[in-house]
Amino acid sequence: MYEAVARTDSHPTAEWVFERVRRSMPRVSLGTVYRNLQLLVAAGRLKTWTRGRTTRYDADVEPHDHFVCRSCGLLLDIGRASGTISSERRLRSRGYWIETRVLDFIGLCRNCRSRLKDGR
Amino acid sequence: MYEAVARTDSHPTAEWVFERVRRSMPRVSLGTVYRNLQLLVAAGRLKTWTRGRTTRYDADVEPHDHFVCRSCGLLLDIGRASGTISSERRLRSRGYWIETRVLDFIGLCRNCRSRLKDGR
DNA sequence: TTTGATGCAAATCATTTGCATGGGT
DNA sequence: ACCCATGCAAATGATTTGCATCAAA
Repeated sequence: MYEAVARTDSHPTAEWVFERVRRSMPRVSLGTVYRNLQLLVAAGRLKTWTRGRTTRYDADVEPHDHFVCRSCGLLLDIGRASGTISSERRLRSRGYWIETRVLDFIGLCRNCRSRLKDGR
Repeated sequence: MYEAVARTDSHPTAEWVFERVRRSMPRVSLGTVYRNLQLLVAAGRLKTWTRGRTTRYDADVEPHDHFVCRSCGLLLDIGRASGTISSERRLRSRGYWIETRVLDFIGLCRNCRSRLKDGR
């Protein structure tokens, strides 16, 4: 189950994992998939990424940011280059305790960009 | 309805707006609240912010980031100071077209931080 | 025999939708 | 008369849960 997520870079949804796992275990139920994904997250082996209604699972548990293509849904991991962002420093100095950040760039990937040459 | 969202800095949920609006219009339905919030978003007068199951509405439609307190749920607007983040430049140079970003800092606000002096 | 993991189906929860209605123009 | 915004209640979609059961220790 963990393998199913780790073996792809597509950041699959629970549904996708379900279909995938079903191939080798035709009797699994969706409930079990959800339960086990949850366990893996709690165990720190997976992370979730959420935008709007969709939750996707990521086997890369190191802190990192993402790029999302709003057309095809591509979700790309981006390493954390510069540790801090200026507004982060400002918040800390104002007494806020920052534990994580979520940074998503949203736009069009190369393919979709050229595919949709016109507006849109 | 727009007023209900604009008059507070709490970034209310649809449910909250419903309760609030109900005071002056006791017969409004939740459906109408959702419908009108949607219209306001489409008209560019409101923006939505989502994390997990909760969607909250924001009357500040200028691009800005957020700080979220994971304990009390405080959602704080943060102005966009430095326009670009280094990873953004890198993405652009690799051919990605970036239209927006979502940046949330997650942690504890001042109150919760001192209130939960111990671990947690 | 005890225990935990599972399938299954019903329950949640937030949000959306279809439809009949009632006011306003 | 005509339309559109509304109330209401049922539908949705993703996720969660309760419960009886099965398999392994």
